[in-house]
Amino acid sequence: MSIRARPKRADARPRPIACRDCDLNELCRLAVLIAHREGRERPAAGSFRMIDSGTALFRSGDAATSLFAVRQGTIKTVHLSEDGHERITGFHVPGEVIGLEAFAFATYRCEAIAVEHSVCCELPLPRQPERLHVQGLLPAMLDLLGAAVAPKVPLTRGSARERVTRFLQDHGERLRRRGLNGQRLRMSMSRSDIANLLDTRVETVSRILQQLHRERAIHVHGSTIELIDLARAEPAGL
Amino acid sequence: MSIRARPKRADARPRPIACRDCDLNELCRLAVLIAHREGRERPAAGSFRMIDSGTALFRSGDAATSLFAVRQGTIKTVHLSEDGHERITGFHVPGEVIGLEAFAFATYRCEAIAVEHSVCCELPLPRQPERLHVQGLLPAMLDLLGAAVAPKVPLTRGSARERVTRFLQDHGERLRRRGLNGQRLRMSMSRSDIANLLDTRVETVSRILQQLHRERAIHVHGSTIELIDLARAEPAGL
DNA sequence: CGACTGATTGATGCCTATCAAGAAACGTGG
DNA sequence: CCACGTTTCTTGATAGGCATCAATCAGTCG
Repeated sequence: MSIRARPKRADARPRPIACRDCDLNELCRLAVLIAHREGRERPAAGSFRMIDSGTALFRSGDAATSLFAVRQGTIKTVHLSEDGHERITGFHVPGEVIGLEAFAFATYRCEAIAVEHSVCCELPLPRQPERLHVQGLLPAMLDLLGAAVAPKVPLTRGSARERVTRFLQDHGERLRRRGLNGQRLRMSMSRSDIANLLDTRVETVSRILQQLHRERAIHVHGSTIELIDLARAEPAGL
Repeated sequence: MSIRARPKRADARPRPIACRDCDLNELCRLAVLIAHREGRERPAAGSFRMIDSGTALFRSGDAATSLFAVRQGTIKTVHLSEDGHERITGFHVPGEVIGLEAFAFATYRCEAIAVEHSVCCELPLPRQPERLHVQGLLPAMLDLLGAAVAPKVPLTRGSARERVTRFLQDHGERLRRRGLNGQRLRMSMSRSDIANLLDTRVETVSRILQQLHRERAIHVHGSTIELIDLARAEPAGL
């Protein structure tokens, strides 16, 4: 059987999102204005970083001086445990912010690695937190941080099937929130990366995707997954 | 066999910790000073809340206007999913702060329920975030939030045995950090609460605790668990 | 003391990890 | 453009871990 008439990988190209849909938008906008007004040496924001697939935006232990917003592509954050194991803690799509731990620590606490060719916006943080207030960035900053600490159910709960469906739903939802296509997902990360995130195995992820495909809940097309009707996959998960 | 010569539950009494060991200390201290200086109507901090076992400090949907620091006892945070399931996201010991989502949302996003008779300190947040700066609370606030967003491996990864051992280690570690006894743990929460947190079943938690007990890695004494040598339980977990 | 709740222990079956192999996609070089 | 090696994904067979059902035991409270 060949349900996988896989199209060429190159057909799918990540697109940048509009600044209006970015979590950093408010902060970024203000920071640019201020930098301009004060005639600063380096722009406080707006500097882009291109990251090739597989390379790091920052690594655990790097000096944490900036926040980053994904503008294009996909960034995975990886936690390195003491025993050397790499645990993926999330995939970040355009509009999402990473590196928030910079507020409390001098160094980043995880690796940020591009899953495909990506572009990020860098927002350098002032060394003195007081400057945040001077610059009027405070409310936006607290929104960003407060939203990040809101308790949410980890993707590593429930059966493997529940994890996969929740992951697909969550991923689509987050893309949709940024004005991107949340139905037809370009899965730029590998199956083993997904398995790592969900704390399961490649084989299991593959099997469940095919299973959902057969049930017409999704449509797997190689690295592209179309969400048809995930709701019908739910009942079995209960 | 009876390895459980369970002592009376009442023997173990939760003790309050010193303010010096509390995560809210810096904020709280400043807030009290300021309230006093300005001769405020209600104290901006220092008000205690007694919570009986099983009752809520706040509920999902309540107006989120304050942070809370656990001063005595144990508070569990529970996330209510759409399908009505209750997922415990953490147990909070004296010195830890809950309700941080108040920074970004008008209402709390989880339930905070006392697992035993507990006491919390309430720190009302100013309605205007700008006041945080005026009051000099900003650096402490950013520390608190930044530390909370640092990526960490969830307790729901790995085998059931790994989860239980990591939970015990983590719990002991957090108590120790507050100057409390991190070796002899009073487990005030039920086994089923632990199972819920670790996304497993009561029977499994019980079996693994007994297993670790037989291996002399811990010493289970009813609701009291003594950590002997968890390191010897690790190798099997790899 | 007796009902009730929480914890422990046992027996059984399902889910998923593991091992193994085949199929498809990708990159490279001819 | 095709051959070839490498990587990624898929599919199958098997074993083991954990959920489930069920029963016993201990502790609590009326």
